[in-house]
Amino acid sequence: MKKGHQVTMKEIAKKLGVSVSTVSRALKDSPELHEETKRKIVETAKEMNYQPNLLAQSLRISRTKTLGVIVPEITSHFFASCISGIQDFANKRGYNVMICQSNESIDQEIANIKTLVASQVDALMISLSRETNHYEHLFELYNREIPFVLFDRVHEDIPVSKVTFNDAGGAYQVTNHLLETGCRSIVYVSGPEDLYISKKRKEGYLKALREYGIEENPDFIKVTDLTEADNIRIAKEIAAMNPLPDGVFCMIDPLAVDVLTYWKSVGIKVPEQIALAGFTNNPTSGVVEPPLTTVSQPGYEMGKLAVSHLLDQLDGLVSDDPISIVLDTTLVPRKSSQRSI
Amino acid sequence: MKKGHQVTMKEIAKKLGVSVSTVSRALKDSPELHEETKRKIVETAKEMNYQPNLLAQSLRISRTKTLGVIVPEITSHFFASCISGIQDFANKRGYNVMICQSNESIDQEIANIKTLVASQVDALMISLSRETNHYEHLFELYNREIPFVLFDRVHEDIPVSKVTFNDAGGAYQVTNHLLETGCRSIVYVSGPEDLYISKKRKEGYLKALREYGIEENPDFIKVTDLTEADNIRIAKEIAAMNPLPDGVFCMIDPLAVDVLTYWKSVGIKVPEQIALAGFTNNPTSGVVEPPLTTVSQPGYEMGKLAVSHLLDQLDGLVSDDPISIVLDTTLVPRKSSQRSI
DNA sequence: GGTGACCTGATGTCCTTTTTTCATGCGTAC
DNA sequence: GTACGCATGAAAAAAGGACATCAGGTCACC
Repeated sequence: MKKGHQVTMKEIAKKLGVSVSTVSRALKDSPELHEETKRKIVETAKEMNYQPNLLAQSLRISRTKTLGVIVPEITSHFFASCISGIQDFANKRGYNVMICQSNESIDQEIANIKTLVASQVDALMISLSRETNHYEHLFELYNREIPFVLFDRVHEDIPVSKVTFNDAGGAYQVTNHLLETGCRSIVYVSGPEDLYISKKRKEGYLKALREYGIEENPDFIKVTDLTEADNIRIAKEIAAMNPLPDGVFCMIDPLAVDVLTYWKSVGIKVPEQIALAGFTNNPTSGVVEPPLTTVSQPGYEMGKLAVSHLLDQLDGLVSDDPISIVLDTTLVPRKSSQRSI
Repeated sequence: MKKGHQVTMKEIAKKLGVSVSTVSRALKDSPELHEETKRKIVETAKEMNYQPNLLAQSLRISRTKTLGVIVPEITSHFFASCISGIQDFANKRGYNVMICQSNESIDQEIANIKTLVASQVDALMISLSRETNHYEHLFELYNREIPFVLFDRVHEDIPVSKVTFNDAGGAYQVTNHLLETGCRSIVYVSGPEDLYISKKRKEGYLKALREYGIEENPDFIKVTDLTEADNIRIAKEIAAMNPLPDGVFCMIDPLAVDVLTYWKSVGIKVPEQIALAGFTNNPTSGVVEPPLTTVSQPGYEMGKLAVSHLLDQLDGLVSDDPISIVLDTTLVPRKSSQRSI
């Protein structure tokens, strides 16, 4: 399949018998050109459907006006929202966006970075994969002075700007909510422990317990790799606990939904026997039965803030010094935690 | 913020005191170069962390190895799946992907096309916005010989390859299923009537009715603009019908979920009073109460097929003649249509 | 000495944009 | 009337990076 030919300045110049530079000046509306010549050139350009070759332009000014975005997976509603926010606000400022997904693999993440850098993106926005437990590729990026920001799944030691949710705060909110509804033995189901959000949410969970004078119980902290099979394993494990805990806080909604679905299939009643809560407020969470108590994380907002800050830095509107933007979450209490005390 | 400097062939050449072409040949592992020189150059390149500038390369060969994708919205699980499939298989063949969303607006769609074309993407993959009811921008693309394919939301008159689901077939399956479970007065809730999928699914609905000897009843065809408010308006309208219909087929899952949610709030029982079915098999549909009967559309597969065919055309592996790829759907019967006859 | 093999350098191309240089014309001053 | 200077418009050149092609140079062997 051959690609349609693109009209270049050269052709316009040839057609009108002027030099390429004259054409350039005319299109740039330079004052040092005869009005008549200018008019004629602009007209011809339009006639020939001339579109400047952004590639050549970018090569010259060595800016592509393109951002690279790496997310663990696009099909996650949360990341899709982030991308949506990034898109909208990048476009508003004249930037395009190239999106890659790491599929939760660090190798893929590294490969993505390489590709995007080779494509000369002006900057990167990265949310780390689940697997990412070493950070050389990010430090290299930093050393090569390629601007980037981290969002949601960040690593704190890297001296770049980060946009995160107040994950500890959200987990505190939700644990506290469970405590207030009367729960006293609350299980925390964590994702992979290397994950930034796993750690932070655990912090919030423990803090809430401490404030209620409840001692940390290692048996009450479960870890899943977030695959459906492993989530169900945990659901079984909890169902087999004797006595049953009276509350379960799952690190993330899909995990909570898997657990809930399994429990329903074996007749465990939520919230009567166990109160359940998740995190993120996925669209699914509002429609399961019972609707899931969770914490809302506006992904669109996060994308918007992250990209806006990054572009501010690129355009020199704000200092290059790394900052940390922390977004607040909101508790969304629903039926899954509604216990009659 | 200044961008880190990229090592070029020039610098390698300068450092080693050879010419740029020698460096080029060494990196291309050309046989017409002294082994020792080659080794040294490759080594130095690696040392200096040389990365070829894809921009310059693209300018030269006038291929960017980048595809442009336009979807109505990224946050839709279905389109996210398509993108995921496109990504994975484009990457496999050495292509990058630039994604834009039209936000269901034709103006945005036109703007996206313009941006992507200016960025010199090698080809486009487009799923039309809800609003798109004229097609000049697509014909222009065609006339400019810029390769593109349409997927899911297509327009039949454009002579390019299209990848769709057997929408009529899926709607037939689901309507037929409702008929088999005993429904006789079945309402079809359609999206905007310009939409390709609205039309096709209506076709299937009518065909199934015809085969059961049931006459088409215009009162049984409702149209929503797919906003939540309008969906609820339809839900109310159906709830007010006297007698109630015994089955409702909603053109798309989120619509069905909106309807279901409203009905639950006013005490209409599904499936006892009305059997309900959707289309697409969103993740949400499996977890609502009752779980929603629907038709599964593998978006990942669609993305994969669409991008593979497009790249086959680009690479000259298959003819440029437009073809139509139609994917089959699978009925997913769930409780929402389970009536005791 | 001539021819071929082998290696390497220079040049041009892709396209746009910016800078420099050149040419023309007009006006003023000698 | 001629010469010089200045203003203006337009062409030429360069830069940006990769790479193909052509041309040149060196060595060895016949």
